[in-house]
Amino acid sequence: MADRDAPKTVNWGRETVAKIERQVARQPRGDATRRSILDAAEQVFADLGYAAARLEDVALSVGIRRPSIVYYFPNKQQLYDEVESGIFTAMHQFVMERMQGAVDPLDRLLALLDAWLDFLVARPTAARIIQRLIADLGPRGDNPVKFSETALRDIETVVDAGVKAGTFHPVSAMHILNGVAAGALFYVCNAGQLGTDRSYDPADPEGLKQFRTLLHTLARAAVLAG
Amino acid sequence: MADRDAPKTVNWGRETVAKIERQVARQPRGDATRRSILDAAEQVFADLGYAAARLEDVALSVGIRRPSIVYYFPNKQQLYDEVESGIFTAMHQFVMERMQGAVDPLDRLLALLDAWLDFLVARPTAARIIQRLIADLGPRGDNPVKFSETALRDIETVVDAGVKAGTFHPVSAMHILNGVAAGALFYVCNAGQLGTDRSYDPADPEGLKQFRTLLHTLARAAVLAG
DNA sequence: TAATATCTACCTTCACGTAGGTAGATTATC
DNA sequence: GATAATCTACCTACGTGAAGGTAGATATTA
Repeated sequence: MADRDAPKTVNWGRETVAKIERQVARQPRGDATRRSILDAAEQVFADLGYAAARLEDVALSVGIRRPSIVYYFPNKQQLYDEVESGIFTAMHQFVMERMQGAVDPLDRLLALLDAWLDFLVARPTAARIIQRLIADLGPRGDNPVKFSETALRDIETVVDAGVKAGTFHPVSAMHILNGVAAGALFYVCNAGQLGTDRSYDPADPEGLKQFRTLLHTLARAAVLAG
Repeated sequence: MADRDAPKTVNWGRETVAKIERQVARQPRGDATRRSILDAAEQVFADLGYAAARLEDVALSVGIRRPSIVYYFPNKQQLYDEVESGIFTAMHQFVMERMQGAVDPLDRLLALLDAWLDFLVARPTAARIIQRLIADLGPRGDNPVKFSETALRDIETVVDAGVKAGTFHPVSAMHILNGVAAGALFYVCNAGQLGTDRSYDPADPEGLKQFRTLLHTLARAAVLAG
């Protein structure tokens, strides 16, 4: 037992060091593969969820063998964590860019909602991963960053400012998140859920425009009325 | 090979017949166990999702051994299917009861939303299972009934009637589902998602009342305005 | 020729499904 | 109303396959 654990620990140590070094100075070819793995993984995790997702599928989709994934990501959990945090940061950054320039609280809120909607429509895999995330009880693995927390912070800065300025009726950011922002997620996730006759393409300009208008109406009603 | 398959088939045949008979006239003790298994399974499936859920956990929670579950449910999938369809029918029935008496389209819509909210608050495991369901692409297993389809039908009867009567602005039931009804689900699922400081109890009367008011406001805005 | 990148082959674990057994309750038979 | 036959509601033990992880060999590129 002990003589089998010992070399393992040493190997792990070496491997970890090697990987950390690689993260600092990586070669272009490997970098592209790494990105491909992340993209493929996002698709698979979105389709099946963490537990049902198989690394085999990810590898197949990239066009490599499964153990090659381990070369870039020590294990399934860390691959998932990186997919997830990649989504968070991309979404947050996208929101920040979209809110640039808007100063009026309502304009800022609508810009925020538009940004979410557009982001999720353009990246439906992200929508489904977030959807699953919200069904979970706590954070997955050792990744302490939760989506709703990040999202709530973004919305809070906007809503609280509006309330403080007197433009908005006193309303909690949490309620806006649950009542209004949730709609953007559902709009994307539900697209294929209805029977084939009722299915719709969330990216279809006409439908998207309609739903955006509704979201705006809801947002206005939420912050301007009681 | 053949001499081993033959008795197996016969045994399966007998067992299947016995199970069908049992469904007609089941013993009280077994009935209680069956219910316990369904309840425990709903909890586990809600917490972990289908793939990560282990029958071992379900059995442990009931206080029996895993193979005893197979005595009542032929396999994991069918156990899940029964949990899921149980939720659908209970929710649908609850909605129908709550809408009894209401005749005005808006009253009926608000009663529907209230019913959803109350049902999900009282049964958060159902909320999380539905939440996961919506993240999936198609239906799970061979169960062709999808939640969103059932839910949409309920909402369609109400919304379409209101539109036809001229009480409602022309609006698609799907948009009401995505924009407004989604809020009830999020309200329940998001309760434990925010940091410990921001977590809330969805069943807390004060918070629930506030959120219900918001939902009503949103519903009104959606169907009365554009 | 050294590092980077990818492979083949193997090990281990884990969870489902299946076979077969048994104590106690229930029903049939004398 | 005793006893034999059967059924119910569990159990233990095992087989099996799938998936993740690991070791070490091999190809590629600078």
